[in-house]
Amino acid sequence: MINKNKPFIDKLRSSGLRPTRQRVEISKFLFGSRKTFHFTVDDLNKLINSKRSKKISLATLYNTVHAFKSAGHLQEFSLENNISYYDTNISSHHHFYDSGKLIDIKKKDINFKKLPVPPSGKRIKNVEVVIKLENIK
Amino acid sequence: MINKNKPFIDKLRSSGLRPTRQRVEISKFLFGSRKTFHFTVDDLNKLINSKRSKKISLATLYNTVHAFKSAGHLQEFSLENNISYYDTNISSHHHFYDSGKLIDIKKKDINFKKLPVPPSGKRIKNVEVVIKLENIK
DNA sequence: CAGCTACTTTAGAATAATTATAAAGTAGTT
DNA sequence: AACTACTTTATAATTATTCTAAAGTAGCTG
Repeated sequence: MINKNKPFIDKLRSSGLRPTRQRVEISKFLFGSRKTFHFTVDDLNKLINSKRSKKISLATLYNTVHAFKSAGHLQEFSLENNISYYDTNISSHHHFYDSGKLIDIKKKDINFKKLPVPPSGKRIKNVEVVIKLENIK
Repeated sequence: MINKNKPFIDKLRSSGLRPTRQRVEISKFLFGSRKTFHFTVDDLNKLINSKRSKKISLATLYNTVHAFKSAGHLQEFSLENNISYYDTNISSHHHFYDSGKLIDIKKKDINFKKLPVPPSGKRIKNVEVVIKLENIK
C-alpha cells in the first residue's frame, strides 16, 4: 500500500527533494505511466486539481516542475506563444509542431549528413529539430 | 534626400502597409543594413527610442513588428525565456544557442540524411534546428 | 487643395504566465 | 518531543503582450 509510492519517493530523494505529499502526487502524475507526454503548468493545474479534493497550489506546481527540470526529469521548451512547455520524454528526440500541438519524432528518424562546427571553446550540448507542419490544401 | 527612404517606402507599400513616419523609421532600422540580426521588441524599443526625440510608442513597435512578420520580412521564434525573438534574416537557416545568445548557422552547413514522413494530410512547412552549446571545461 | 474615410498611432488599461514574498506547515534529525 | 531547515500556500508583484478607444494621418476624390 505504502509501497506503491516507493519509486516516486526514491526518485525525489535521489534528486535531493523531500518527498512531500504534493511532490509525490505530481510525480505519480508525470512519471507514473510508461507513456510520455507534453504539458504546460496550466494543463497540470487543471488535470491534477480537478480530480483531487486537496488542491495543490499553483506556486507549488511551478516550484515542483522547476525542481524536476533542474533534476533532469523534464525537458522545457517554448513555442511561438511564449508559454513554457514541458516534456516528460527526456531522451533526445525531436518534434513535429502543428498549430499548437506537438508530436514526438524518434531520434532515429532524423539523421544528419552534415553538422556545423561549434565556435571555439564550445561544444554541442544537444541538437533540437522542430519540423513545422501545414495542411495540404 | 527624400529618395533615401524610397526603398523602405516601396517595401512597405508592396506589403500593403502605408508608409508612415514610424514604419519608415523602424524599417530603416531593421532593414537598412546588409547585416541581419536578432532582436526582441524590448531591444527595438531601447535602440530606436534612445536616439530619437519623437518616441515611437511600444504599441506601434508591436504592431509594426507583427505586420513585418505577417508580410514575411521577419521570422519569429521563442527561446526558453518566453520572450519573442525576431530575426531579420528570413532566409531558411538555423541557430546555435548559447546562454541567451543566438548565432546564425547557414542552411548549407546542415544537411539531413533522413527526415521523418509527416502525418497524413500534412506537409512540412519548414525545419528549424537549434544547436545548444556549452563550454568545454 | 478641401474634405472625407479608412487606416494608424498612442497612452493607458487589461490580460496572462510567471516569479516573489512571507507566513504557516511539515519532514527528518536529535 | 522539540528543533530546524525545507515546503507549501495565498497573495502580491512583475513582465511581455494585447486590447481599447480616442486622436492623428495617408491617400483618395471631387
